[in-house]
Amino acid sequence: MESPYRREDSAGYLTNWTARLFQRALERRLKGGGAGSMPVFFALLNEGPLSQSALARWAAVEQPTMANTLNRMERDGLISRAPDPADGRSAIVSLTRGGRQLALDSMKVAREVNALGLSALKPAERDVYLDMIRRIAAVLDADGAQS
Amino acid sequence: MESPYRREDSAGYLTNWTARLFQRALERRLKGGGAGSMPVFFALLNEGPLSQSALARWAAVEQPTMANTLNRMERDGLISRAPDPADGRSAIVSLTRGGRQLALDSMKVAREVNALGLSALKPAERDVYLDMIRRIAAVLDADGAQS
DNA sequence: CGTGATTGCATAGCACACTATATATTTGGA
DNA sequence: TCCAAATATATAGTGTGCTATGCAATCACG
Repeated sequence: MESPYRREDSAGYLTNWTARLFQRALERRLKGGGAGSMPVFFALLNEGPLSQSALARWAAVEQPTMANTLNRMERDGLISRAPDPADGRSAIVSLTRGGRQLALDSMKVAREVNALGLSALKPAERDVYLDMIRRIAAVLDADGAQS
Repeated sequence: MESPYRREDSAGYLTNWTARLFQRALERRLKGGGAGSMPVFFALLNEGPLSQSALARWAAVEQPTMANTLNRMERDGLISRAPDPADGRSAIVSLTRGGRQLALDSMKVAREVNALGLSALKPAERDVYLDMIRRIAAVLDADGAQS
């Protein structure tokens, strides 16, 4: 019935706002690198050296976004790129020694920030939240995929 | 214990990813303006003309972010700025005729996208999701405020 | 009444995300 | 074998968000 639309009732607005609050809370606590480096840290710690396209898929960002992020991380001495001997188009991305240390520190910080956010929920609710948001993401992702 | 940290278990990552999916779904459907214009549309439709600082508070973004958004919207003919006769520092922002029409259209689109995202949840779950994410936002907002 | 603090806005510079496009290498099939 | 399609990366341009900083107008109070 055409109620005045309130942003506090909009799932999209609330999700965006909360994502920005998560990012700000993270960046206040990070010593170096920004929030965009985190998926790269996770991927390289878990999987070892990867190509740029694999990292983009892992982080669910577009390829130019990942190229840009890796440029910043290379500039800051966190990662290095080596040509792939098996494929002349591809480069293999590795953490430097300093990058690896920062990655380990950043994982701790990320866990703290996630715990802080989820402290708003009762323990039993936390998995419910994660499950719900995963399902929402799946629906929106499918909407974008069938283009 | 040190389980390999998985991004799919990170509340911050999932919230950020879902926010990006909401934004992309919105922008695929919008005729003009971007997602950043939406809170301005909401505020001006609901409250009438407002100052830039009031709009920034309404949208929960910083003042330079709102200045930038309003510059784009002014460039695109969606809003106009008039000097506030009661305060020489302030400008009053209004929707143009075309901006008002686009705002009304955009609200419809926003409702559709919110409904699409929430279609992943059972009807009874939807308010639970909104309630949870509001509580998470409140905790993270308080963390940033006591700086 | 005047001056220091506050408030409103602008600008500069950066991070992170997107689309569109170009280039180079590899792969697959006629 | 050779050429078209697919793949990996780079570049250009834009939107949305942040912090830091500066300036002008207003306010508050001694």
